Amino acid sequence: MSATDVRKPILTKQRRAVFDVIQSSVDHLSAGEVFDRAKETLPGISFATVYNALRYLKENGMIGEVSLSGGPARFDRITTRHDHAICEACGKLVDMKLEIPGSLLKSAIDVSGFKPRSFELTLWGTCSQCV
Amino acid sequence: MSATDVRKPILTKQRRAVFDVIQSSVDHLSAGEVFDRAKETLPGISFATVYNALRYLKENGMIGEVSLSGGPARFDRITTRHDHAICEACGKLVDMKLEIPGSLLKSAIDVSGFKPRSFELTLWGTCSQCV
DNA sequence: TATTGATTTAGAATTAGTCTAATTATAGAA
DNA sequence: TTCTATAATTAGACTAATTCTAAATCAATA
Ligand SMILES: [Mn+2]
Ligand SMILES: [Mn+2]
Ligand SMILES: [Zn+2]
Ligand SMILES: [Zn+2]
Repeated sequence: MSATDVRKPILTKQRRAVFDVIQSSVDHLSAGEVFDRAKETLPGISFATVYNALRYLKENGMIGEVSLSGGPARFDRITTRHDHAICEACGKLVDMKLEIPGSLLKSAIDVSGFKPRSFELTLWGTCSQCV
Repeated sequence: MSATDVRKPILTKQRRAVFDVIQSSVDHLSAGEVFDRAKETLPGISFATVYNALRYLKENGMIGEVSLSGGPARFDRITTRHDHAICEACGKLVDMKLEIPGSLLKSAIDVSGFKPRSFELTLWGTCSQCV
């Protein structure tokens, strides 16, 4: 995918089902959870297709992915820049939309020498239910 | 581990070897890489022991762990708060010590309602070698 | 030295994710 | 519409990462 690539993603009924599952959940679902829910509308869908669809949708910017230690990747209905808080006791993942100061981002770019694509602040701690 | 737990970690020779491997590398090594290097000083060490040691050292705050999508967990010799930049082309992981404004952290705590333990800014993009 | 609990070990098991090859669906050409 | 080419889907094998199990070993101390 180059920066000039403007092809519209092809949504087969399987990809649509996977996309709908992710869009309709507030949670950040794992591939297995997506598979279980996609089967409700498309009983014949295969595990491989769910993985294929997740990769395709991600490559086309239609879903996000968040990886956390000690568990499978989770997929995100929100594709705009945002942040996460992770409860180390129960695994809860909370979305946050923080205002990251431009000076902080600039500092990260300067220090790393990277061309930035995205950035995120992650907070690890304990959620209110787990105190 | 409670907040009042002050037991000193027990370092067997296997745990010491694993710890030394991580301390002596600037890179963020995977468990497999740690295993290979630990075998150089302790040829009989087992894979299970490396994993056990990594968990133990992490639980005792002697090493850090960073998980990234599409690859094994990587271990970090730096245990003080710091940030990472990840090259999406070659996988390079760069340490950064950024000054996160207190107001940003406060905002994250307020929005999430979490009791914070740690936090990190992650920058995804392209490193200078990969332009 | 004997006891005992912790640690290590080899290898089996599990989990997450990818790959393969055959089948099916779809879009465009004839 | 029918044919053909290409892409997508499928089942299941495969791989990689990590955890588990149970026996053996080690280390502290009674
Ligand atoms: Mn999110
Ligand atoms: Mn680091
Ligand atoms: Zn929690
Ligand atoms: Zn790179």
